[in-house]
Amino acid sequence: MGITKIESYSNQTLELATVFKALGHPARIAILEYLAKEKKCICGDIVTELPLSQASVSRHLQELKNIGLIKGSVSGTSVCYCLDDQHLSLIEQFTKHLISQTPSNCCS
Amino acid sequence: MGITKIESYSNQTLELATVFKALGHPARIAILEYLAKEKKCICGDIVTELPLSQASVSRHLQELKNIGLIKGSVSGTSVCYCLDDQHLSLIEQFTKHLISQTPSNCCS
DNA sequence: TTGATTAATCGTAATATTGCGATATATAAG
DNA sequence: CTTATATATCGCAATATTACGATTAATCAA
Repeated sequence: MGITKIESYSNQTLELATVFKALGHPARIAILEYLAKEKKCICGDIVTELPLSQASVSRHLQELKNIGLIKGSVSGTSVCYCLDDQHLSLIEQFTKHLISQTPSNCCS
Repeated sequence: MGITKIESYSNQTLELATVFKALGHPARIAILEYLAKEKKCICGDIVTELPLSQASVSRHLQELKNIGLIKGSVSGTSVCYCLDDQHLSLIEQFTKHLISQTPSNCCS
């Protein structure tokens, strides 16, 4: 890459971009969809569910966790993951805002 | 990268990931925020607004346009861009769904 | 036609992401 | 202690993204 001038953007812009970026991979979307489907917290079943190695799944899980899209708690030898909506309302509000500001008869 | 097994994911998952990915960069978020702020369609002012070269801005604009987050129309020597909410409701629904499925007392 | 303006594209270099096997860590069972 | 199970991390290789200067293409004005 060149140099991303992070300091030039507002914190809100950076936070949004970070969360969106974390959502920008099909494996991570699939993980979130799976966690949404299984009401109870599921752990290593995700590895079985996805077409990826255990190592790769673990990396995706860590990424989602670091950003605050999922939570994980250890119980015995396994780890229980579930959704964490910490940043989701931010995204919902952002998209809502964009939709409300979209002109209907412009650049058509 | 290794090999992303695109064919293993559903079309919906892939579409979501693609749109999120396009939103996963502060420059592109800033572009969308700017277009939301300026009701009228603005063109190369975006270059002035962002801490990036004209070439880089153009690339970001193309990316947003390809995915359907903005529209652009040529008028004279300049190009007029504006928001296109084609995929935004998909994102809003997805995040809404995740929020509704997030357990409140899990992995805490 | 010539020159100015605007935006897209090319080519290249720097950096980030992704995936996997191998390994490390941690808990539980025997 | 030893073994089995579950998960995280390391190290590497392959690939993707990003940025920029330079160039191209297109339109407008004179």
